[in-house]
Amino acid sequence: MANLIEEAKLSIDGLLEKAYKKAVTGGLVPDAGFPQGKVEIPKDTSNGDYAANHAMAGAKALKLPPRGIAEILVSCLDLDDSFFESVQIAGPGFLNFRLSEKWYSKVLHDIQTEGTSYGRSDEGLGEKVMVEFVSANPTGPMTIGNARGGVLGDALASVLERAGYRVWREFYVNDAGNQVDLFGKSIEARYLQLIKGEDAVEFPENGYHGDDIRLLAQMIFDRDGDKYLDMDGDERCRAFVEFGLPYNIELMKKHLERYRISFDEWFLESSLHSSGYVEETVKLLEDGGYTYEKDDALWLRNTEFGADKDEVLRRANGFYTYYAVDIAYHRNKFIERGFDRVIDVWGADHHGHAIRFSASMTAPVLGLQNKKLDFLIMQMVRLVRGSEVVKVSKRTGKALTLNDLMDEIGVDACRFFFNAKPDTHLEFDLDLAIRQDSENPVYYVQYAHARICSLISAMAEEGHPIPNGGAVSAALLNTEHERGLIKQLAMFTEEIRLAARDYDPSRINRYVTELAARFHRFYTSCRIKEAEPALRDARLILCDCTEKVIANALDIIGVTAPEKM
RNA sequence: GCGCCAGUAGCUCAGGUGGAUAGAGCAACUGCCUUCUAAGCAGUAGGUCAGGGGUUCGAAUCCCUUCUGGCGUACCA
Repeated sequence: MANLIEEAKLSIDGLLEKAYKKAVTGGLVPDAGFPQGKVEIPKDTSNGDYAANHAMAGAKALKLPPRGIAEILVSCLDLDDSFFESVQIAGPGFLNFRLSEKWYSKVLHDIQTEGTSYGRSDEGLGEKVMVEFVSANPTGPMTIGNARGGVLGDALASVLERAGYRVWREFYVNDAGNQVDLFGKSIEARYLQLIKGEDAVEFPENGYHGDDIRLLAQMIFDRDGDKYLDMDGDERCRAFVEFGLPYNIELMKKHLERYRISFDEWFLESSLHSSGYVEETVKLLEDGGYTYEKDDALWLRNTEFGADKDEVLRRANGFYTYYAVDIAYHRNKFIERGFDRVIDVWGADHHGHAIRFSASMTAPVLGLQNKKLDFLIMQMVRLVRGSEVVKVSKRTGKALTLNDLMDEIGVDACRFFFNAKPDTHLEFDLDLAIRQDSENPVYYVQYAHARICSLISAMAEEGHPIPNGGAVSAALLNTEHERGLIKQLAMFTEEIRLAARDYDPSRINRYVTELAARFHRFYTSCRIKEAEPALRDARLILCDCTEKVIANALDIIGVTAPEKM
């Protein structure tokens, strides 16, 4: 449960405050209050591992030049038994601290003793949070957009879990509404075309053109022949939906399982209708006086909550809109199921809705005053082939499916690649993807892991297993590469904390890539086999720690850590 | 028009909520395997941080503005 990066940072503040008090007592500086400085990790650590700017921050209040303050503080500083071995003044007055052996040893010790739970923290205080993601329409196969949302939501959930939240993964199934009707009509058209011929039956204007629809029609025909031919249109569509929807949902489950995502719940939209929950929620808004009727439809006064326009809750034909259902669904998440926080992972094509929708959710009658509704809006995936942009649309049926993608580049590469920073557009080059072998950074990381595993087993065969028990000491691990590697290992807990705080699990990708890089550097410059026994053992422990953290980090983002490559 | 996201090396992207000389990977060029996995390491080259103002000791980062791209602004979800 240790975050040594933060601990060391905090301890600098404490050390400096002590030094300041000593300086005041000694009459070296006026007592103008301990300056509020910041401690940070500099980009270039050749001058120190941590830099504090207290001397600069206090210049005004103390009426002394920054460097002068720095010199006084340093003269009063006591580093005995601290995490630091030295401090230096640099530039305009930075105080540069260098980490001590005590700190490095503690990092290795923590990893060894905490094992797979290393990296966890209680930051989240057990808050109950739902991450709703993918939630693709069950009217067709999942696309590369879902590939992005899938890994983002899943990795975000993992990161939150490790940061001390109680996490629930949910898939919202849109098994009701207009799109489902259209789905039924599309199957119907294909079915009738099978019997009467392509040209004899008109295809619905906004219907689903994908081959998967033809396949469903064919399956129905193979099973039941032309028994639906003379059936009433509505009844026929209902029968086709009853066949097609469960089929598609099962397929999505299968493909997502392959993508290594498992949901705690697949929540059916239809359940909100059948239980009367939508009706009840809309009634609540009506009774609260937030609605009005216009053109036979029921409208929500959304501008009253700061939104830029009002929304239709119930259409003129009596059906509830997705908007009303969404309000009911989220009320259900918070009120009926008691989540403290809900994070919806949505594509950028829904961001307008996200803004208006969060406005609606502030309606007092919903009772969500102490609840947190957050959105992780991910930008679109742009599909290109070489320099040509490939237009994707589910409706025209030309989308590249998630499953095809997994066939082509593999699950590991897929998950790693799509775990990119959410708020930037992701350009996905098909030509590149197909030949994404050694060029993909995922192999770079996996290779580091495999390298360690084979090294450790080779050493064990020679009678040098990883030493266990006894105090772990980093005293002998004093080269630049060894210390750089240990520092990166120490960063893990902090990285998870930041990824959880910022809803940006792609930090883990960058973290683990850097960790692998530091291991490769260490591996190249530090021999293990020929080292003196004490040094060899220390390095073996370092390898073991690295292996554990790489595997742990890859597990967060759902990538395998192979022992051989 | 209004709103959201973005614009950093030839390409794909980092840049910890204002810090020291703006960084990786790929592509290009040069080295390193009779020694623990070369899917690796070391090095060279590559920049008006889209443009222009402003805030201050200090700006890729914060504010204003212009330009460019994506998305949104349905009685679809």
